[in-house]
Amino acid sequence: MNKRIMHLDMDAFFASVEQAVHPAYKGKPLIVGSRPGKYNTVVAACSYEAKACGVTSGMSARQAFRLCPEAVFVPADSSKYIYTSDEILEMIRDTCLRGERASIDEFFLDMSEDDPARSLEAAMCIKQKIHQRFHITGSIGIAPTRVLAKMAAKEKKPDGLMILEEKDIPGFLKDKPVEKVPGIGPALREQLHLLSVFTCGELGELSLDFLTGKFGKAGSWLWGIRRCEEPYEIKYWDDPELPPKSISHSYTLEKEIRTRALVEMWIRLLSEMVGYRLRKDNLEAKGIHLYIRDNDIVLSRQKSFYSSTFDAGEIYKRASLILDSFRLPRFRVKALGVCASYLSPAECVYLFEQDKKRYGVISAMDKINDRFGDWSIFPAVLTQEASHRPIN
DNA sequence: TCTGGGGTCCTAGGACCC
DNA sequence: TCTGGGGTCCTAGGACCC
Repeated sequence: MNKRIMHLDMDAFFASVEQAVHPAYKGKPLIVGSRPGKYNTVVAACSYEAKACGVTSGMSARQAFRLCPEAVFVPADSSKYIYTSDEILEMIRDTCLRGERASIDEFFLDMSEDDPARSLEAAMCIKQKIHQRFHITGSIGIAPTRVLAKMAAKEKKPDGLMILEEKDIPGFLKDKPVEKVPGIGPALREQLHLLSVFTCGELGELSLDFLTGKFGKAGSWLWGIRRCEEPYEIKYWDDPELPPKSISHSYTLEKEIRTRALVEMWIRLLSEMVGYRLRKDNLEAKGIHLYIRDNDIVLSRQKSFYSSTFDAGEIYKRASLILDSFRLPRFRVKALGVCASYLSPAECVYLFEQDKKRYGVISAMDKINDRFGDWSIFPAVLTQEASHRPIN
């Protein structure tokens, strides 16, 4: 039996929340930037008034202002969006037993147990409740798979509702460009175009053997789109959330830095941020990944170590070892990032007495930062960076 | 004038062991 | 001393998502 999956996709989420909180922005083109400052940033979200000028998310803010000079700019304020997302989750989780939050502004609900009429009623009820509570809108798609439900929700944005019955699917997909399928990005699109496959209708004509021969695992996924085959079960709301697989922080600098000392200080700062997040989540990491970019090249290397750690000083030491292994002839760094991977629950095993003392200091610093705000206290080595540290 | 930040998953190739 | 095959782990890097 086919499933019935509902996808709730909030419309221009960050921008809509800002417009709801600041009514003065309503009806105006609004750009939410990924970080403060109009430049050297990209559009995290924009209102439908800005979209009308051609602004899209992911675009550089500079380009957005060329297209829409009158737009209002606000930096993203993630706490507001997380709060709203959490509240929406609470509102919808009674609708059915199985459901998942797919991202901050997207939810999947498995409505297979309900008949179509009840699913429609539930969808309308969810839209209405969200609008009443937050004065923002979401679009809903209902279809036999997640990918089709997502496409259905996109189809009628904003404030839309679309139900795709199995009989409607060939017609819905027939002329749809392949890149409209979530999961088909620029690389897959290009490869499909080389095979003269431009629409989902054309894609649906290809055999499973042909597609797996060309694309491997991705081939069987492509084949399953039109056939409503998706080897995935929506989890129960109450299933425990999976721990993250990696925690990273990266930063693009306003100006290139050209000395090893400065590069190291930035790595130290990013290591502090990663360590703090690890400790907050009660995790420790065995793998450290460092990446560095100048205007021409990206260097990226990952290494796994014998022991796990959540100590920023240790993360920094390990990242520095990787930096050494790059054997850079010169330092010209425009962006850099530190990532912790191979995560496991923190065990806090102290081999030496000085480790115990050190972890006591770290824990005290975390408590101060928790209470008085992030970065109320930080290692002295970072004083130079603290004045222009990245703000999330 | 390009291109921020935080993630996940997949694949390919090399090293190593049996 | 040379050779084959299979399995697993690690690392680099690509692709994609919001």
